Order: sequence, then C-alpha cells, then structure tokens
Amino acid sequence: MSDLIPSLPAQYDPKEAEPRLYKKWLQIAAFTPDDDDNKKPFTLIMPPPNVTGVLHMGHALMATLEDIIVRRKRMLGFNTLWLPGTDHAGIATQMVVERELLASEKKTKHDLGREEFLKRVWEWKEHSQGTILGQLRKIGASSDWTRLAFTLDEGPVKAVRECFYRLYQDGLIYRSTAMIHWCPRCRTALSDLEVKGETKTGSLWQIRYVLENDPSQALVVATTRPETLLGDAAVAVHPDDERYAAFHGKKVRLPLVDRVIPVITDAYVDREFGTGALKITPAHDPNDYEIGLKHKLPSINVMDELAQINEAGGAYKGLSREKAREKIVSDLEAKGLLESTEKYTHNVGHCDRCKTMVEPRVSQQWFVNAAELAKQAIRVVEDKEIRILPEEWEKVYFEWMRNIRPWCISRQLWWGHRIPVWYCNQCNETIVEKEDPTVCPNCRATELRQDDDVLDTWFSSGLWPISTLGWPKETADLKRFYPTDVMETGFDILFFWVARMVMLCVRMTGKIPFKTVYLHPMVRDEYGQKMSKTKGNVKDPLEIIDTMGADSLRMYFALNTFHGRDVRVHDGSLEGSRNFVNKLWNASRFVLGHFPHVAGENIDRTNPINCWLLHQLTLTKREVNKALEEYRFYEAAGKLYHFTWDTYCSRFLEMIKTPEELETRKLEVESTAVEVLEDILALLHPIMPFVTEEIWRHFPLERNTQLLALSSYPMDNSGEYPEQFAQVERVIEIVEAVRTQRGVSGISPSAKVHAVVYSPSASALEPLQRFSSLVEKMAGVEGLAFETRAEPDKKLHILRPVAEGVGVYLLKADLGDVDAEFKKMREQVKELREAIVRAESKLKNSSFVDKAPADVIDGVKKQRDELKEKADSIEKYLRENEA
RNA sequence: GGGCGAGUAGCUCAGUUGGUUAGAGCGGCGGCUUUACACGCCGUAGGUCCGGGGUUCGAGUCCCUGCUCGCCCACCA
Repeated sequence: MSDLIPSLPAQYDPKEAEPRLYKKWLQIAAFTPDDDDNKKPFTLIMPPPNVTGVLHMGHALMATLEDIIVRRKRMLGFNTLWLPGTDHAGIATQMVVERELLASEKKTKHDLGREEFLKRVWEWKEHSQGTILGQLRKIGASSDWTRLAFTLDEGPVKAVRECFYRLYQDGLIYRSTAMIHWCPRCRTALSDLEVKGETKTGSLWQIRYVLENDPSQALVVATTRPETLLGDAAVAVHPDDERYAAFHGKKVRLPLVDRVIPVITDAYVDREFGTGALKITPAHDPNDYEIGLKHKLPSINVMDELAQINEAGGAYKGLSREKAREKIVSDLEAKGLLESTEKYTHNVGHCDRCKTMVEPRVSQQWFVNAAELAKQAIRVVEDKEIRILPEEWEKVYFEWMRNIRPWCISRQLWWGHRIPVWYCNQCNETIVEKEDPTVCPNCRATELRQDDDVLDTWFSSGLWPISTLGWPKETADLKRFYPTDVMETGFDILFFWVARMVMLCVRMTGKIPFKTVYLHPMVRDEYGQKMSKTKGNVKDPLEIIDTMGADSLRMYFALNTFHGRDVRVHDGSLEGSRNFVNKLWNASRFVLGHFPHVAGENIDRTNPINCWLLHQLTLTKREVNKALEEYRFYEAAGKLYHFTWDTYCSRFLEMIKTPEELETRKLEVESTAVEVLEDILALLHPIMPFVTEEIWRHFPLERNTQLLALSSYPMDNSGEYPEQFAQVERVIEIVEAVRTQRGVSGISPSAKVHAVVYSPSASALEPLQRFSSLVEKMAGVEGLAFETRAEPDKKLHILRPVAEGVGVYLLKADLGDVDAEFKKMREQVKELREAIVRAESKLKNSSFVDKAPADVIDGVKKQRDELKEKADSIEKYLRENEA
C-alpha cells in the first residue's frame, strides 16, 4: 500500500475518514464475491427497505448486525455475498406519492391516470432509493452493490410471474368471492395481517325489532354497529333459548327500513351475551357472512367502496358510515325503538398503513391456499432444516402457521406487480399463462383484458431470496449462493415476510431459502416507546453518525443487542461506545508511537507479561468467535470491549509503560504490543470497520500489505499460558492491594509508601521479584522488599493479604491512623468466616459429597482453603496488633 | 379469551446445561495534569435477585402459585 502514514493524528476524524475508507473498499471490490467455487459460499440477502422515504434506526440496526455477520465471514475466507435491494412497498409508497401529488398539484391519481401516475411513482422510487443506498453506505454496509435489486426489476417480475403461474396450475392460487378486510381510505382489500386490532370504547345499542304481525311484541338485538342494520337479513336466536321459543319461524320488521326479515335459530348465538338475539348482516360482518351462507340468506351490501351508504340504504344514501350511525341511532330513538345504550369496549380492526377502520366487505379477490403451503413450511422448521433464533420465536411461527387462513393477495392499487391474469372479453375465459396471451385459448378472440389489480407486496417479497439470485433461471448465482445462510430481520415481520418466504421458496425450489433466521429486536426511545414521527421521539441515524461516527453507533448496537430485548437509543446513550472508539485510537497512538518499526512476527514468549496477555487474547478470540457464531452480538462486543479497555489498555499498556519494561525490556514487549493490537483491530473490524481500518493503515510498511477488510479473522491460536497468567495476576493483585490501601488511608498520590511482599515460601516469591520496579512504579512504592518468613513484621506493617500464601505489608508510619482499617479488617474476617462455614457445611453434608460432581467438590475445597488462609492471616495480624 | 416475554444495584441491563463471596455500563462518592486518551486514570459505596410455596446436598437459574408491566394472536354481536 502506498498511502501509509507513519503516525496517527491526535484526533480521529470519522467525518473525513469514513467516506474515504468506504471508497477504498469499493475501489478494490472488497464486497463482491468471486467466481471461485473452491471457496465456501456464505450468503445473506438483505431485507429490502421500502422505497417510501429515508432509513430509520431499525434499518441502521439491521445493516449493522448484518454487516457484522458478513464482514466476519468474509474475513474467515468465505465467498461472501450480501445482496442489497429495495422494496416497492405497494400501499405505503402509493400513499406517499398520492399525498405528495395532492399537496403539490392538488391532484388525485385519477386525475393523472394509471400510466402517468405510475411514472410519478417510478420517479419517486429513483430518488428515494438513492437516498436509502447512500445511507446504507454511511453506516458502512459492505453489501455487493453490483447485485443491487429492486422488487419490480425484470428478474423479480419474472419470478413472480412464474410462481403465480405454477401455483395457479396447482390450484393453490384461486379467485373467489369472499369476505375480506377492506380499507375504505386505501380503497383496497387487505390481508388479515394488514389489519391491526385496536381497543376502542364504543357503544352497545339495544334495538327493538317488532314482530311482523304483532307490533306489541319485539325481539331486542344488541349491536355495536347499528348502521349495518340497513343490510340485515335475519335475526338469530339460540335454538334452545326458551325466552325466544315463541319467535321461532316468525318474521320481524327491520326498524326504519320496514323490510321484513326472518327469525332464524343457530347455535352460534351466545345466549349470555347482550339480549341473546343477534342481528345478521351477511354483507358486513364475517360471522354473519358465514351464518348467511349456512341459512341461504341474501347478502345485502349497503356500503360503497368508500364505506358510504349506497342506494340499498334508501334514505341514508350518501352518508358516511359514521354519519349514518349517528342518524340511525337518533332516528331509532325518535321512534322509540332504541331500548338502551351502554358503553362497550372492544377490538376494532384498523388498516395497518393508514389507521382507518377497516370494513368487512364481500368481493371477488385472488387467494393463496396458504394452509397447503404451510405444511412444508412447518416441516422444515420442525426438522430443524431452518433454525429460528432467538428460539422463542419458533413457537410463535408454528402457532401462526398451524392456524393459517387463505391469503388474500389481490390489491386494488396501481403500484405493484400487476396480476398476471387475463380475461376474454368475448367468452369471459380466465387466462393464466407464462407469457402475455394474445388470443383466447377458448374462443380464439383477441380482445383480452388484464386483471386491474396488483399483488400484495409480500407476494414478491416472499420470493426475494430466489428472485434476486435469478430464479426461475438456473443461474450461476442461484447454484452458488442458494440456499442462503442467514435471514436477519426484525421479529415484527416474521409472519408478513419470513413465513411467506419459507412457504413460497420451498414450494418453488424444493429447498429451504435460508438455514438460520435471526430476529433482531426493535429500536425504541429511552422510555421503551416505539419511535414514531407523531411522538417526535425519532432519532435519525445519520445525525448520530454525523456527530459520533458510524463506528460509535455500530458498537452501541452490538453491545446492546440482547436476545429478546429492545434496543433503546436516546441522547447520550452512545457516549460509551464513542469513548471506546476514542480509547482504541489513543491506545494505537501510544503503541505505534513507541514501536513504529516492529517488522516480523516475533513475540517473546519467555516474557511472562507477554504470555499473560496472549493467554487472555486466546480466550477472548475463542469467546468472540463462539458468540458471533450464535448471534450473541452483545457478548462478542462486550468481550472485545473489556479485553481492549481493561486488559490491553489498563493493564498491559500500563505495565509496559514502566521504565523496566519500556526501556530495559522494550524488545521483549514491543512485538506483543503491536501484534495484539493487530488482533484487536481485526477482531473489532466487523463491528467497527472504519476506525479499525484507519488505524491499520498506519502500521509499519512491511506488516500490513492489504486492507484490514480483506485480512483474516483471528481464531484462537495465540496459545495458553495459565502459569504465567497466574503469576502476573498475582503481581496485579499486589499493585491493587497497595493502591486500595493508599486509597482508604488517604495517602497523597505523589507520596511513596514502603512495602514488603511476604511469603513463607521462597518459590512463591521468586517469580515475583523481577516485577519489583513495576510494582514500585504502578503502586507508588519505594524500595519494595521481598521477605521469606513465617510471620509478618507486626510492628512495621499493615497487611493486605493477596492470595496463595503471599501478602503485602505496608509501613505503618506511612499510613497514619489505622484504627478504621482494623475495623474494616474485622468485618472482612467476619465475611470470610461466614463463607468458610458455608463451604464447610457443604463438605460435611454427605449427600453433597456423594452427589455433587468431583470438580465441584474440589472447587469448594480449594475455595475453603483459600478463604481460611486469608482469614487466618488477617485474624492473626489483628490479634497481634490491636492494642 | 389464548400465547409469549420481562420483573436482579439509583437507571439500563448481563448472568450459557442448577455449583466459588451475583456482574457490567451509566450515574453517585473520594482522589489524580501518573511519559496514548479528562471521550481519561486510581480507588470506593450500593443488591431479601417481585411476593409466597415446592423440588434439590445446593435455586437468581427448575416446578407451582400470586402480583405488576410489555408484546403478539383471536370473528362473540
């Protein structure tokens, strides 16, 4: 590399570095997999963001987690494909463009016509997609932009066509008249999933339906929707309900309308609810629709597609459903037909997109026989061919799949995949073919018309893992990268999307679309509330990246993505990760500043500090790799955070900073400092790609000849050195013991104290002696002595026991008043004794000794001995010293 | 009405198959211009692991039960 710079600037400037580094990665096509089939492929298809507007925090989290996964896999040598794309998002996008159109030109889509309107949506899409892709790049997404896909691209269109054709041929797609959810604002049918129940407080009205031939007698029905009485076809009572036995077979007059309708009996009616008499409106209630079919009742539709009362509603024609309700209630009241009104809280369906109350509506729509497709989709998860993480979601998946209902896939919209069905104007034949038909296969007429509707967006999304790879063509990509490895997405679209992908892709290819589904949590504000524009608590990821840098945001996400928990983002929450970036930068500055010329792999493994560090590095590598394999991002990030900050910076760098190490033994530690830093950068690179790559650029010329993004990910190959590790830990404990004592005794940091490290065992002391100047420097000790003796010098020192027969004694004269210290020591002894009692009672307990595993028993014994030794030595000291 | 999840330090949360004296970050307190970093360093306080039963040698962890919160699903008008 030609652009190496010898030393790091004092400050890291993400705003300058991030775009520069991203460009560099693109230049060398770091994110595009190659054609090498000897390399194992790894594939992750990006959940395509909607082209409705800009990315939010949820997208940033998605991009971060997926980038962590694929960057690591790439570094591990996999032929890695992360395929990006965007979704046309039918209703959502059409709504946005309609709104804009109305605001800027005061026009509706009908003013423009279908063709012209679609042109506008495409313009919007081009603009919006550019914004979104720019944002993904800012986050650092290492996706393969050469394969960028859009759900309305030619490829996906062909895939949709093929899939529709096959399912139609197999009888799994069919057209049917049925009751569906209708959004009167969007003026389209919706699937069950696009309707969200909201708890609303309304009223329950009781209305008199008088007998046809005897106005003195009446059935009183209870309803929450009086306006639908215009379409009533019957009143139903329970066959065994004695209260209404006299009404069986009779007829009643529909209030206000005066139409005569029958009284029917059906066991569906709940005798306990309301009055036990139920008005049946087959055209406006799903249950009534079923009952209507059963009893062959007429379905009287009284509303148009805007949910306004139509001709069938007589005098109420033209009123909105809300106005009609008001008027009908007051008219009933005026006629004395309103028996009672009470408050009633119940669940009412609303359009997921526009929050308008949905209207049940009977209409002709296209459906997928989802129950049939679900069979295989259930099996592949049961058989663990597909693993869903976190595991709790498997149950949710099964529950939904097992109770699945027909999926309404037609939408009365313009923006989307037009339904590939034609009808013959002559003979009304339905024509479904792979290519656009020109003649009717039935009557040879040439006047054909295509179905006006488009498909549910999720139909094309459901084919995403295969349509992006070229299916139905047997492309090289499909062969190499399918089935994909991971589907990483939010749990909120498990049914919408993941379930549909499994159903459709398994059906189309006979293979699973992905091996693992990882469902990430939702991003929320500091109070755990969903971010929404109306609440004003939305945080813009770009704003955060602008002030803190992308790596800070990414590290924050990694540290806070716990299984099954929300990620909370608010002002100030990212400070910790921002500080971490800064810490890493400065540690690197220190290391590269002191050891600018380390050339080869040359770690001195005779130096115990090196071994101590390598030992922990090995454990960290192992844990980090394991955690990432299992998608425990928080754990991987946490281990790296602590290894870098606590072990490498606070301990290792501080130790080698002492004159003994930095000057006398510099050659022994410098390779370690540099090489472990390299490992840290590589380990952190998937999480914080920018700052690590930037630091990497500054390493000595001979070392790093390629970008960090293309380097290999560290595995646990640094060796284990338990003995040296324990030794250096002892030294650290000595330093900490002295520091603690200094703290509690209030000794000024500049004042030196005198200390003795003591042990009855010379062999325990021996390896510690070479660290004497280190301890002196780090603990502020002057003339550290090592003494082999059985008894401490009681007149001179106060004790801080360390462990395994080693203690540190400080000169009393340095410490001033130590009475408080004695008190503390007595408390400590008390705690130790309690712990010892617990341990001993365990060991005395024969069932524990019999039943517990040997290593647990040994552990308790060892612990007991250590506690005892510590307690004994403190107690002894107290006995001898307390006046 | 069903299902799922959560309740651990002041706050936000970890705690892997039950097994040392229950941890982190932030915040608090005391101190520090110690040769990279005050976005820092050193030290320190703080917890009946929601309540109640049970299983076990041993429970924050498993079972039952109660309470409180959150989410998802559901056609009782």
